[in-house]
Amino acid sequence: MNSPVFRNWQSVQDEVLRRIRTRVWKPGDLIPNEADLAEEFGCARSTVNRALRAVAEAGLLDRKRKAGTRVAAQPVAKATLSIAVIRREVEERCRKYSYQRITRAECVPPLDVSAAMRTPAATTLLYVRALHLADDTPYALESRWINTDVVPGALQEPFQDISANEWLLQHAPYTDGEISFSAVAASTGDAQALGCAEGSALFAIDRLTWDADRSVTKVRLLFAPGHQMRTVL
Amino acid sequence: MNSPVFRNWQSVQDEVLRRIRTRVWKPGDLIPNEADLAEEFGCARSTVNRALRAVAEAGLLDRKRKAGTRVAAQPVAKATLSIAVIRREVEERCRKYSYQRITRAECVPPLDVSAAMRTPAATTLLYVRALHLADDTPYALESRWINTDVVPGALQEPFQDISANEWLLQHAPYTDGEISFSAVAASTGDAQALGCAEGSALFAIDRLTWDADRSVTKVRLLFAPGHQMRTVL
DNA sequence: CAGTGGTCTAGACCACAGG
DNA sequence: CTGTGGTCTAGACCACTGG
Repeated sequence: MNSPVFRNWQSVQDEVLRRIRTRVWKPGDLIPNEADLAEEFGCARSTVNRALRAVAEAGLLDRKRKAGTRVAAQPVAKATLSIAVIRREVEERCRKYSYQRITRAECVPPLDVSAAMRTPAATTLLYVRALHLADDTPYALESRWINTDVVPGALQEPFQDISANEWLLQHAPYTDGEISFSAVAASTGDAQALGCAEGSALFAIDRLTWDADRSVTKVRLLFAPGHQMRTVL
Repeated sequence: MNSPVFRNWQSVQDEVLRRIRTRVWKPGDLIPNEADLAEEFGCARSTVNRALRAVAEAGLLDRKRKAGTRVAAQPVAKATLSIAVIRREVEERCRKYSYQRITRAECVPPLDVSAAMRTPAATTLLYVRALHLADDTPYALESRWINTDVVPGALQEPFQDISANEWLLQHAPYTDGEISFSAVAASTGDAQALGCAEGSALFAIDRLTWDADRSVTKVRLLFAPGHQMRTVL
């Protein structure tokens, strides 16, 4: 064959991907170790390491010390969804963003909420319900519980003009979070707020964030019918 | 303060994350450059680089040559969803996996499908519809179009015992792919296959994969009501 | 035990983009 | 033009783990 020059980790990565795709290295195969590849490619081992690490992170290689590097038999596709502030999400689609607060109340949450947030059952939390609009049509309905022990500043904030979505990003740091995606049928109230039929299939994002071991906020975002989240593989 | 030792990139990363969380470095702030941080932390610049690169990939830092590194004002959360073969997904939840083919046909697809796959309108594709079960209850309904020009081997495969989901991973390499998540109402046929009420809110994954500029397959997975995809932030 | 990947270092050059 | 991050190198040591 020819002897192309691999001078940077991206070109090494491309070559590795090519060999996987074209089955030069078949699923399950053990591939040469880093030192041998470095010699073959005419570059330093750390360059090969960088390339292989990137491919492994993409799920196409399985690496183990001593055992070596294998082509993943059943690659696990990693779809990375970018979850921006809703305002930005709307504006990036070149639509006009607006916001309407629906409800703000300090009250004791349902048991499932206090359980998920690990707050004592009788603890009062701040509840905010609001609508995000794109070009003046409903885009997403936000229903949020805020732990005011952790974010006391939220008690002074009416959330009339700025969404809790944005306010919390600026004022409430968190260390961990869980997020889940699902499909739910619109309740009567959801349907009314979003201007859709009751029972419509809605895309839902549930997020629960923690600051160390204390819950910060729990939110459900319900998107108007037809909403999609897209990404490339 | 004290002068802790930062000997590896993970500990540097932890320190960086701590400074962001505790607002030592506030959103929008310019942080010191790599060389200065390396000196402060008592490690090599490449170690700092590795740490900052990781934090930037997580969306908490914005880096630009010459402009320096800034704390992201509105961090874009990156949720990475792992999409495994359905068999594995079921088995990892410790449930028994089984599979039933519903339909297999060679036919001309609807216009939206041929348009999305960029095949000539009259081209015949292979259609496979099948049900994935967990503990003998419907788990996901797979409806798939396969471009047999690109994957001729699929014509010899009945997909009676092995799902197209798995077969294609072994036999059809791809270079690119798009994936989208949405919520849809169950059609009559969907509801019958999944054993749920018509109009139920179903979580849907649509995937379209390409080998260079030729489409390989287009698939819609409809999950039984209540399905969630979860991940950590 | 020994081979593999994981990482660190010091130094170097370069590409990019702000001023 | 110049400061910044991006990357490469050669060499080294180490942690893990398979045999």
